[in-house]
Amino acid sequence: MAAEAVIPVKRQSGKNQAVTMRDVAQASGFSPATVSIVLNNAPLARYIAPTTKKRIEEVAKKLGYRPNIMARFLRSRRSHSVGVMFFDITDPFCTPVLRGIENALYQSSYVPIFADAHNQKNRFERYLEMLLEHHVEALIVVANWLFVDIHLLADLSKRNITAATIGWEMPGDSVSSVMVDNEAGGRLALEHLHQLGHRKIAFIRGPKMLIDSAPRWKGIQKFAHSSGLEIDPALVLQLPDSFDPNSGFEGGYRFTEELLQKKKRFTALMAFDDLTALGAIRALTRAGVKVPEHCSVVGFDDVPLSSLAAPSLTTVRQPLEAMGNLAVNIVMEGVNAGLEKRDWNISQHKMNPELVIRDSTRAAALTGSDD
Amino acid sequence: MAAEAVIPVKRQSGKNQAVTMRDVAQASGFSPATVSIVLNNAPLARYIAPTTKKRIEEVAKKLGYRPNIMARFLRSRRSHSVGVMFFDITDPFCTPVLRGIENALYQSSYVPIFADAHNQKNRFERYLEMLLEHHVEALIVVANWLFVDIHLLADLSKRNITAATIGWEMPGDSVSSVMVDNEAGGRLALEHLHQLGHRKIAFIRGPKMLIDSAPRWKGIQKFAHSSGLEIDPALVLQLPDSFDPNSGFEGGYRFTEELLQKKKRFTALMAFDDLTALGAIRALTRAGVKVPEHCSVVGFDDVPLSSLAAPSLTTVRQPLEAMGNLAVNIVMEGVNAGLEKRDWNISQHKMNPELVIRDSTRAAALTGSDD
DNA sequence: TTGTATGCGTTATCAA
DNA sequence: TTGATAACGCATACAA
Repeated sequence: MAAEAVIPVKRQSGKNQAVTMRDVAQASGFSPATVSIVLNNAPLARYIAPTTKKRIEEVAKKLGYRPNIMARFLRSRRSHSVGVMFFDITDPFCTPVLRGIENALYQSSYVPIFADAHNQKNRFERYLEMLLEHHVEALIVVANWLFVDIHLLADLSKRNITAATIGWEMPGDSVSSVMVDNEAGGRLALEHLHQLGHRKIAFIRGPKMLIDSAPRWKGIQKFAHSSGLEIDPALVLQLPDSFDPNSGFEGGYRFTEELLQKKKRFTALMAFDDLTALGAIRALTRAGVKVPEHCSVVGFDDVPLSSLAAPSLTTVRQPLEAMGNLAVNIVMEGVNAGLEKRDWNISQHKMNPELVIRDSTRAAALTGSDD
Repeated sequence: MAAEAVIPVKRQSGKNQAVTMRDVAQASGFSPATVSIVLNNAPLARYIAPTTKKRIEEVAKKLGYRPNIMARFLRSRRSHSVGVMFFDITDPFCTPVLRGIENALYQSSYVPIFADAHNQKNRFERYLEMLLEHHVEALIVVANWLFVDIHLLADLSKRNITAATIGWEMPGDSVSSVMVDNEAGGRLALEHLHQLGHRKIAFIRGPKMLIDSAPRWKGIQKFAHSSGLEIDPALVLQLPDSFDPNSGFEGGYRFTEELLQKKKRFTALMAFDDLTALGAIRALTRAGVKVPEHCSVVGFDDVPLSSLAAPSLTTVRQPLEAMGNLAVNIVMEGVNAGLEKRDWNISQHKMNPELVIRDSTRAAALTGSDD
């Protein structure tokens, strides 16, 4: 595998001669100080003659001057970069979040430094080190479970680095966070099944390790209680803890097989997340139970592949891109506050989920009518 | 949608007091120069007394000294960062590549600066600008089509920045590249169908815009020719050019509908890539044609969702992670060569694809036996 | 074997 | 309205 044909081609070499501010100063006939003031549009730029400004800007453009962020940092302490740490980019959950973060950062001319912890604590810490060395102005952590000690925090706030987490919140209230309202989401999903007339519903709960699991289940229980729906404990399973974000598929598959073996009838299945749901659908299909004809299935997250699945998946959407966006806004607020020596507020956000109805659910009245 | 509950919490403030090399010097009783030499293990470190070394290292660790990459850059011209530019991270193709790049970079203690062009030329150029401002030591571009002018190159090599592309190669031979051997891949897929006994095969070719399309088709034609397989032009369609990486699904769906309307029988369908294949499968299923019972379908790429699809997809795997890895090795070689003022070779690599047989294909002899 | 001095490209303070 | 100069943190040539 991956043997390869190499076609060596030609040689390279060259000189690295970036044009500096001094070059612009010399070429324009002004001093570096003036050039700096003009090009940064500093407060003092108010007092610079318009003709001077114009001249300097022209020369800068003609020479192709680019500010040297590194040198600038030495004085201004601004790196124009933000650390973006994923616990595992392999999780399909992450891509839209990354897109949201990247896009928001781009608007502010900030650059994301990408880090992926591969779910390993030591890798997380090493990356944290590297990000600090690169003097990121802020840190965004995308995770859905916890291995991070509180003390890492101390390090961050000591260095005045604003942080925000997505998909997970620090115990206590020491770091800003953005999460979906899991309880509302759980409720939404069950409500949908209930409205479709389903009464015998199986559940595959999330692993204890994940912070999402408990509130989602709480939303389910609350709705069940308020609507008089009975949850049969024999139809409730809980996924084991695992570090592999794609293990949900496998888990959904196995647990659904298990549910089927119990010979307890259910007309709908609510999975912890989309991958679990997909695994469940495969198990059902293999067992000759058609989705949604014989059994409805609902997921959670609305990861990109959910709309592509067969059947396409009814699910509870997390506004992933918007969450990435919001996290950036939060840390940028912190950055700006720091710059202006203001205090600012840490905040914990719960975004509203949204039910997306697709092909994997249908009315209970129709269930079984096809066979 | 996305209305939200905000829970403001408490306030923050703090002082940013990083410990510098001078601090270490003072605390250890040596000069900054000695400290620098020891901590960087510079050539002169050979002459430093072991006790001195030990003392300095201890103090550095105790104080939590972290080198300031920015300041270091000013002298050494090394930023320890690499620009990683994606044309569209939304393409499922990209995630494993990113993982491969990140992992290789991590081994070398380099940090990836992430950029996503959203398929827009101006965004690409703006990001290029930003990456240059951040003085990345190298650039990796992940793309499968071209909107980049050759002159951007000039800018890079003028600044002595090594570059490599993944999934696409510059016209001419001015930049290193890593691609899959598309021709071999096309051949592999068709060979598989042929071995299964399929003779009436439909094809959905890739858009002209994509560099992969032509060689894949060439591989198909060559195999067909050498094996005596006849390709019915009425069963060959070509996807239109599009900037949306996920449009393949839609295209696969529509074109398969079209193929079905022709009432020309085919027992297998070969799609340009996995997304196209998934779209095709949906169309077939909707039309009552079961996959693989009535029709086999094969894709290309082996993106992460292909194994999760229903049925799981037989496809030609690109070693995406390995490709990311290799690209890093290539640019690192360039970086090191630059450092040592050696010349180095630009190289163009073709990785071997691999057939992954899953549930969407089966022997033609069995085709149709289920209904 | 270790220390001093200098400069990398910017920005900010002060002076002119 | 603009210019000279110092300082940011580090690495190196040279001196000791």
